[in-house]
Amino acid sequence: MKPTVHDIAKSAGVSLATVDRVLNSRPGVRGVTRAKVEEAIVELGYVRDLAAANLAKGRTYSFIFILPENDNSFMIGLHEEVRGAVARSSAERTRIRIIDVPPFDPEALVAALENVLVEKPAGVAFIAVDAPEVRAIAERLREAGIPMVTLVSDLPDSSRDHYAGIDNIAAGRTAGSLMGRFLSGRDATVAVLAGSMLVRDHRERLEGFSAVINEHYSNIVILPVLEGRDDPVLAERMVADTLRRHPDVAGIYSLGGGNRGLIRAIQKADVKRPVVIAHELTGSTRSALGDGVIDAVLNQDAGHEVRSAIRVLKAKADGLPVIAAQERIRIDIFLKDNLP
Amino acid sequence: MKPTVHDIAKSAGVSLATVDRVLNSRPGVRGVTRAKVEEAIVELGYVRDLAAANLAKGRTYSFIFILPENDNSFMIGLHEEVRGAVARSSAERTRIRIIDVPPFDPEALVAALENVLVEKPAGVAFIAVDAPEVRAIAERLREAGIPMVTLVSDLPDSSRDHYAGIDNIAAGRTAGSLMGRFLSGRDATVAVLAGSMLVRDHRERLEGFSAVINEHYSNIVILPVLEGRDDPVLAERMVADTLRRHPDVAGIYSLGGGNRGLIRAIQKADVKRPVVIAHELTGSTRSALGDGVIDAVLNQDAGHEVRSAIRVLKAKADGLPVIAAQERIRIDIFLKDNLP
DNA sequence: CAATTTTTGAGGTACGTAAATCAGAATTTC
DNA sequence: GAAATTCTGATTTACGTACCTCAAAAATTG
Repeated sequence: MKPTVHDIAKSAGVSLATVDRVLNSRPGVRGVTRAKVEEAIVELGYVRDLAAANLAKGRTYSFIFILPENDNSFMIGLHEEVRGAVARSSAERTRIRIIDVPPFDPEALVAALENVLVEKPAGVAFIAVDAPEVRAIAERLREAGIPMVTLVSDLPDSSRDHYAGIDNIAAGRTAGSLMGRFLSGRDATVAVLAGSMLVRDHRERLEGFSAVINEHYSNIVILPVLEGRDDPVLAERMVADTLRRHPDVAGIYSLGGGNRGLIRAIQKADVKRPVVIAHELTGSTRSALGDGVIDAVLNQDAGHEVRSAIRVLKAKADGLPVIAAQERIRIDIFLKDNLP
Repeated sequence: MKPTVHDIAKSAGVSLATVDRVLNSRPGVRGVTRAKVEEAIVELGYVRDLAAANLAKGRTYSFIFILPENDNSFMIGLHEEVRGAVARSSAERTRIRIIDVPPFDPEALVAALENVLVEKPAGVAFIAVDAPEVRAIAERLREAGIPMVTLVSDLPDSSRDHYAGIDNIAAGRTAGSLMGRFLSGRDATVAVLAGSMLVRDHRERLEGFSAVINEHYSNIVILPVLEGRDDPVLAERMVADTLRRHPDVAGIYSLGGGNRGLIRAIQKADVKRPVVIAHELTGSTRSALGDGVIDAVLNQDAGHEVRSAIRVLKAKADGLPVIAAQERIRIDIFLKDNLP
């Protein structure tokens, strides 16, 4: 039978009240007595029954998710997943509030986080914008003891407790590796379509991609990066333009958004189909995979990221350890033949 | 505020006892009254507080995991993961017992399941052996109302509630697709190393692999399957033999165990390195990936499978729905450049 | 309509913990 | 050594549900 507070009280020869004081680090216990109780806790291997504790406290974890009001498929999907979690949250003693902010806007994010500082929720998750002022407010949140998880885009070397997202350097390396293999040793020119080099995840993907190409596939030349601002129209124009000027382009790595434009540009262009590797499995990339326009899609599962963020926030709020292996977000690789 | 049983009683104009009778389908409630209560439940959107209910019941979920006493790395890892879950289980109101059985032995599995039928745990997970007698006992377990999850290897068209494992046909297709791309259109001969064609997952992987090769890569010839019985020594001999007799082998798909033998055979052979795709990320496949002996590893995460199985068993035991997207076990694709 | 059966209400205890009060004991301070 | 202060114990209530008992009310039966 699992030991309870009563067993500890008996074993330590103290009253229930004292055990409670020790357990919840309330004042009014002498050092010796505290030691006695702590010894009994270790001795009996007591672990607090969280369910009972939460019941007694009438506790509900209240979390805040700060999400950019982005209109690309991935962010829409992410929103959806968070809303799904909100719907399930009442059953899990959790209340999740969503705050929408303009995308790529450090000030807006900081303002939202200031707000969090006032509300003092049990935890906060946000998609980091890599800026010093964001780091600063993160530090203040940490001082206030509010658990923090970055989602999708990280804020390294900051006070965040956890990052729920993929390793973008590894993703870029994987893309590079696949590109190299798919092009199978031929001399080739490869174009890279990004959203913006101001965004950390895009920078990191490019970094990983370039590293692998330079290390292992010196026969491949990477053209200057096209910054399509995740905009399908702009992306289409840029890709079409590139294909016109470099009809020998044998591969395209699309590491950001705007894939609809990319796909259209390739379909319209009068060239041999290049090897195309893109990110995020959406309706358009999925059908492009099926049609053979895209050869591989690297994906991060927004649902996993959201659920992982919530699990981690809960654990942090309870001071519990996190199962690292469970929370590592994977880079899914989809080919035509393993679409789910 | 979340509605409680008290709110329902008040709203339906009945006593707490009656609400309790309805909720726990105890006898002694007239149809009209029951309807009134049920209406109030829907109206207020009442959901039973599982934590409080379990506390009141003093309930602990007791699950049984039936695992084969296999000595390959994957099964050893799986065992480890289950033991990890056992260690954490006390904190989660869960008690997990492991029953070891000889591998690939339908009778032993049936005997273990008979035992389960007697013990009546809250759920059981097992690695299916695809045999009629296993289906029969599964049916009896279902009749006894014991939730059942198959792990790693499925028992399709049976009474199991859920399968916690990868889609092996899709895995085979993925391997076929990668093989085709990596061989990049050349005429080529490919060897396949399996454990045993008697095991369902191996059959399915081969099926998927062959299908993609035949559909899309008609320039590739697949040699007759080598059945290495997941034994490194036997596998090494068979692969070495094949490489001697077919020096033109350009690719090898290893869809089962015995990869240590495969790796040794390739390293010793005096041929051009073939494209090698293998399953399960273990110490040896990992270093072979690093050394360039293996080109891609398809992996299923045993930890995910075990945790998913437990989550599903818990949900089934509570009659709760399962988040399908969360429980889909992914096929991880590892290349040299995205090793975790 | 009386006797019987079924349904319902009222109330309590329990699960394991949190949090509070109040009285009494031990310790410290002057 | 008395007063003030700090600890500690005993006890209670609460969280939301389960499960039990006993009595009262209602419905059904003859």
